[in-house]
Amino acid sequence: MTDSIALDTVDLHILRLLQNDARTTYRDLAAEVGVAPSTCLDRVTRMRRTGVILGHQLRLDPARMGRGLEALLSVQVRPHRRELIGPFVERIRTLPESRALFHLTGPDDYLVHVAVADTADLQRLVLDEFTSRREVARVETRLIFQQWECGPLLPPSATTAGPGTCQASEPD
Amino acid sequence: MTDSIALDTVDLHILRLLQNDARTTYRDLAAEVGVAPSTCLDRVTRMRRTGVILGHQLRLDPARMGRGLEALLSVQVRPHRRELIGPFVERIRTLPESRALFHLTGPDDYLVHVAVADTADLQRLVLDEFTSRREVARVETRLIFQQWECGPLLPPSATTAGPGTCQASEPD
DNA sequence: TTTGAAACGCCGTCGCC
DNA sequence: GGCGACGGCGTTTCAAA
Repeated sequence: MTDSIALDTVDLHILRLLQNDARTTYRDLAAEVGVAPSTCLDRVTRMRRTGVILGHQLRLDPARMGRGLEALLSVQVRPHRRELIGPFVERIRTLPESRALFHLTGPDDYLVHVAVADTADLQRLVLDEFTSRREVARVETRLIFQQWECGPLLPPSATTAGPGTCQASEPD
Repeated sequence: MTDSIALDTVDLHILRLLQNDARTTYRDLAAEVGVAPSTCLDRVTRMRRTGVILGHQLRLDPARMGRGLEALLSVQVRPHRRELIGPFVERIRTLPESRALFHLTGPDDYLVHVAVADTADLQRLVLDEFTSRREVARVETRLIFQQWECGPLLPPSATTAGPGTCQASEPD
């Protein structure tokens, strides 16, 4: 189900360009990659159908929206049983403050990335939505000073051998 | 510089729709929101210029690209001085395995979200790129069982009072 | 499977309200 | 500031190779 898909040089080149700017036109993609625009459309459509491309997302600035403070909350849920964590996950997911939620190995079961207005807002969130819940045994709050998005996501160089070569041929 | 921008009902409605699918056409946005397409274009252009909208990003499935294992690495850097953390951050940012990097409060200075092929690949990454660095005092590795993207990012309800109302009027 | 070209539909400026 | 229309362009289809 989650098998890795064979991606050739053209696919990877397109992915790298689209990760720089997802609004790049097929016409510009084609000029850059060296194929016809219709071919680019074909490749992108295929990668959407095979699940490599999940979707196009808008990147917003939380600070410009009145959420100038971000934090990571490590949450220990006890007892860690399905009938408790189901509602917990669903509740946390739908909070307007939540940006991402991870279920992790280790002593802290969940990590929640939240964006709030200020420290008072953060305190309210932690008290009202986390520590007040019976199944939440412990919450550890860490503020985010700074964060970086990292380079384009590409397959490992030597992996995914198969019908297509899976490494980039031309650096930027 | 990072003042929150006044966003009215139309802006927020557009943002919610674009966060579902960033490729929604202005024509479809207009039909949904109840204004003219040119008005939608106007609003989006303004939000791009004011920095609310940072850009359009492609969402990919790491598993389909041969990176079926994700992990969070908590890294303690000692001594925590600018001349050491600058190159460290730059190196980690440009690793093909890195997806995101956070500078945090608390005993662990950095959190790195990585995507790798398997546990052997993860071990290689930790040994070669983290514990082998002189300034890295400690690395704690936690695997990601599951992760969730959360709802659309919107301003806090009561905050950002001003010329425009900043709360959503119509639920989906 | 890629391509070139043609038809369609969207974008984005503009003048007007 | 929002609206409607028009010109230009990007997208998408399709038949051929």
